[in-house]
Amino acid sequence: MKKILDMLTEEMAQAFTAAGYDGALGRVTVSNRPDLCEYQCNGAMAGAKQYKKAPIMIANEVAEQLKDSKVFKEAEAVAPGFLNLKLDEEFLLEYVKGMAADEKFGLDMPENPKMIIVDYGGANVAKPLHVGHMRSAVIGESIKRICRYVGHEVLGDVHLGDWGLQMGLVICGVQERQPELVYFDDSYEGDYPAEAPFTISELEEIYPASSAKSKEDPAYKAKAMEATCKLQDGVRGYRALWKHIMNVSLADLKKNYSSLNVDFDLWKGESDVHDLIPEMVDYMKKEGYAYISDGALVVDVKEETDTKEVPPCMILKSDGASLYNTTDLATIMERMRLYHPDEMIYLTDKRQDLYFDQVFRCAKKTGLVTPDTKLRWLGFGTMNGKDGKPFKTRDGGVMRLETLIRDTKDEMFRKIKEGREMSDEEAKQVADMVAVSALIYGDLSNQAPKDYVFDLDRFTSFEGDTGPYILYTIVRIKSILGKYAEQGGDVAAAQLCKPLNGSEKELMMQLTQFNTMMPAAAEEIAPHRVCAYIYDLANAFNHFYHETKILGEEDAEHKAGLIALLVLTRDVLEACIDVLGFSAPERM
RNA sequence: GUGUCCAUAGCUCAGCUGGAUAGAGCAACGGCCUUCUAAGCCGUGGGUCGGGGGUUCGAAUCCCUUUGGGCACACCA
Repeated sequence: MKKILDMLTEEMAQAFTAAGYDGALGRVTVSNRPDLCEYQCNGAMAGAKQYKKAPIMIANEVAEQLKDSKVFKEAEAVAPGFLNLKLDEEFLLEYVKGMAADEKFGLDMPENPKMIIVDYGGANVAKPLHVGHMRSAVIGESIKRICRYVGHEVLGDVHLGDWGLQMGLVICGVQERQPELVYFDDSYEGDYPAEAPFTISELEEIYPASSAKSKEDPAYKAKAMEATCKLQDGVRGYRALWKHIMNVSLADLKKNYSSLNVDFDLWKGESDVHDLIPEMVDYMKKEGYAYISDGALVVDVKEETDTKEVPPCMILKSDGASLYNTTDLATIMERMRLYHPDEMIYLTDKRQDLYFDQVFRCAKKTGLVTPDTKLRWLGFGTMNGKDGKPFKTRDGGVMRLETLIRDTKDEMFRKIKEGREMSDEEAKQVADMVAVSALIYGDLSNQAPKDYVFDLDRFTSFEGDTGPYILYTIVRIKSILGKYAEQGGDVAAAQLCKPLNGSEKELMMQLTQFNTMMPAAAEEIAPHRVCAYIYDLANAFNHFYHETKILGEEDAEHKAGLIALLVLTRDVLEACIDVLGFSAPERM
């Protein structure tokens, strides 16, 4: 289906042409003065200079052409040259009917769907997730879903940090505690135990302790580096132990991510490209891209148009070891081979701006990707506490993601029991859903690149521009539809009809923005546009709800029309919260 | 120092790529539940869009400048 604004613009362009002006002036936008009109066109003012004519005169001539329009009920020229427009209800009804009949509410699928990989930026194995991980998880999940919704093929890759020094540190930490384990016996030749020698909680203690020790004790650090090398060189016992670390850690990661409805198609990590690195390095050397500078192997990525100093992209450290750049570039190479993506989207915190600039330039320059492969980086801001500084626990420590989620769910459960008659079991279930919506919406409704203030009280307050408000609106709709069915109405058979009052028309017009908003959100990789849209839509609905008796409507045909409008509103809202990554309960 | 991002109501944030009187939500105040979920709706007060120039018929939005802040500037990730 065509976007409604495009249809309005076409109608307007014809009027401009008919009046003897350039049709390109006829761009129609949603009104920013809803008290005056529904849509507007400012083309007369833009064209005033070109035609050396007062804008109001042009506007008048154009308005004259629209007198018999089947699209605009009203087209009024207003000083200094605005064209104020009101939509014909019959036209609007036909448009909304088209939406309702379409699985994706009038959203056209792309002619050439893209293959996109979303890289969530790599949580480290063996370290608990903290609040900072919520952003990449939640934003990435939403981007993945949005891109899928608009018709692209998308793979989400968790891209774990599972291969660096931290693994050596964990291995040494385990050895400190249990030196007798067979993994450390070089002469051992049998099978290794299937059971991990530690639990997740032990693992989470081991890393920080080991990391702290390595900072004080150079000999210990050297040992950890050696362990890292042995692991990477494939020493059996170390690999076996590494597998245990991965399994235990991954189970925990999955649990935490899934409580935020986040899932990955690919559970890849740095370790997966270890074997590709020599090949990539050889290639870069052979083709003359890489050279030695201060002992390190680097690729120049400066460009003539640069206004800043862009340091070369480092491929190998001076000791020959690989680093973040190495695995990221090798990962790009691997992805091109396995999935042939048209686009890769990276999510990390925004401090890595320059780093990704270097890596992307290097990948392009060395031909790891084709020239038309789009590499995008979305840097997100920090989640701060009420004091404006990075979010901490009361005693100043790092807040674990698990704790944050649990606290939010507990608080929500308390509030639900306080204000509703509900069994503990149902209240628990509802609280979990509402809490997740509060967290996700609270994060996504802010523009990703900006820092934002996380305020548990505000996010769980159920008031204003929040996830719970959106859910509440949906639940309200469901409740009415349920009652209609109880009274013998056939919800599925209800047919839309012409809007009778202002808020009903307003709601319909808000619905028509769906197929404009969603592709824009995908193109701009901006989940907050979806949030802004559903907030407007929920407002339009609630306003309509208070003005309109739905079940009390006496005209059966119009009543069915209202029901059909409710169904469409519910479906659009649910499609939107689904791409944001949460869902609504039946009642709350 | 170089580069980059940001600054909008007391607080938290929008502002759809240059349009009319800059919008929401909290917080404050005042209304609305014998009627479809009051986690809602309606209303009131609150602003030199950090400052100063410029471009334009028209600027929160574009350009320059200035102030204040965040961040980054090869062997961490």
